Amino acid sequence: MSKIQHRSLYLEVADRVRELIEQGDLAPGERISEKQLCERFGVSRTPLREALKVLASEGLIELLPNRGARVMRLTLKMVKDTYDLMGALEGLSGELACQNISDEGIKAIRALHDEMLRHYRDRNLPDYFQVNQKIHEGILAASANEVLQEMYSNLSQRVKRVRYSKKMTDDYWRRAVQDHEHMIIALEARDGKRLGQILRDHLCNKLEVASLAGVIEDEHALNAVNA
Amino acid sequence: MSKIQHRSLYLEVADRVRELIEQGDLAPGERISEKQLCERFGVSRTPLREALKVLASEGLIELLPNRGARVMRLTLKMVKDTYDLMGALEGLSGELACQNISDEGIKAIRALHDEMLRHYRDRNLPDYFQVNQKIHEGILAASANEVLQEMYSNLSQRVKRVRYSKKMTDDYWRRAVQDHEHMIIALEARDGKRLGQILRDHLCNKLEVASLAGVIEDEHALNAVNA
DNA sequence: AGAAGATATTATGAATTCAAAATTCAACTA
DNA sequence: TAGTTGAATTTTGAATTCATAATATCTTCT
Repeated sequence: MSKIQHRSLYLEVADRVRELIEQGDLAPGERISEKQLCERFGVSRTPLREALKVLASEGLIELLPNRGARVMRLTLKMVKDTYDLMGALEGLSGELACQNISDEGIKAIRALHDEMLRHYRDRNLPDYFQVNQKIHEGILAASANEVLQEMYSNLSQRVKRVRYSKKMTDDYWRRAVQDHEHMIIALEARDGKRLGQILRDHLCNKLEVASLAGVIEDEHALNAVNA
Repeated sequence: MSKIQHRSLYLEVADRVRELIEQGDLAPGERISEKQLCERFGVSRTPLREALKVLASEGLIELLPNRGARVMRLTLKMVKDTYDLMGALEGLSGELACQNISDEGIKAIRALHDEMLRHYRDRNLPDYFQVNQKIHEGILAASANEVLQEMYSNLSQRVKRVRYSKKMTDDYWRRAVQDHEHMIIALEARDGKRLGQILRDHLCNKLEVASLAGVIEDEHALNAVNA
């Protein structure tokens, strides 16, 4: 026996639409045709529309009354604002993690840190990024604050689709690794205030924003399409 | 002519249900009858159910598959976690406000601060609280980060219904006012780091949590009802 | 030919209907 | 009498239908 509990259809649909947006199959600003998606998923309009309402409240799409839904357009300011917020949340996660993490948990993060350093020395950017992300996720999980995690996921989801252009300069990379050195020291000392401070200031976010300045349509392009 | 744009029905319904929850007309853990609410609002089940989905994604209610909706029960841990988060967001709002606020904006906050001090000297708790809240809202608005404001509103909404029991001791009150003195100094100096730090540590939140320990059902009571 | 208006078509908003799951309650058994 | 089974009722989940607003198309007139 496999699935006892069958998830609601609208949740399933919401997940699928999220994927489509993340993958770029639904382009920013693109109009979402209810009928088309219904046929694609093989469901009626009712659960689809429920899913769209949820996605709208998550900030992934926008619902224009009587004029359908469209994938939320990301402006540079929106992304900046979101990253500022994510920085603040990471800062909090660091403070809380120091209070709640077990010694084993610290060791696990340390292991990830060392692995990340190896990838840095090998100039293996993809693996570096992956392990880097695992470290941040690990600290977030160690915070033991589910509301925080939920909110961080939501923010992360919103900007996920612009997270590709990683033109990491050598200087930036060096400084990011340096930040991480300080982070692990603070974590092992369980110095929450300090870890929080480092995470808030961690240039990773600012770096990404900087590198995004080119790829995101600015307000002018936005208005042109909306008109 | 009055209303050009007629808001969607589900948004209207969601607002009404939010009110009911906030006012306590729908008790925590209470089962929400679709039919009952439909009759109450004079709408069909479709927009009501859409509204419920949105409220669930906001964390105000929970949807149990095939078993309807119930008002989210607040555990002490949830409220603590939420307040920690709100503290972090306020901290960020302080940092950003120092960067973005106009001189007039600072003057306006200063005026509120002075008014708050008067209420403190008069031991006028209700007005003190109201002006206090205006100050925090003012800083939040000055942050010029809409994502932040949206997220803060959502968190605030979640815990709004337990924000009544204000047993402010004289000592706590004195220290809260002291915090505010430091806040206004940091703001007028546009010292973002410092204002952020103060807001994060501001004991107002911790105080409220402490005073709530009694009024919220703990996990045991919760389990008893859920069983 | 091009613009303005009228009509047709399509898409959205909301109510209703149908199906399936959960709950209630009465009858039956031990 | 307590517990269990099973039909009847209620409630939820999802599809369909109906109404209305938006869009596209087609005239018609200048």
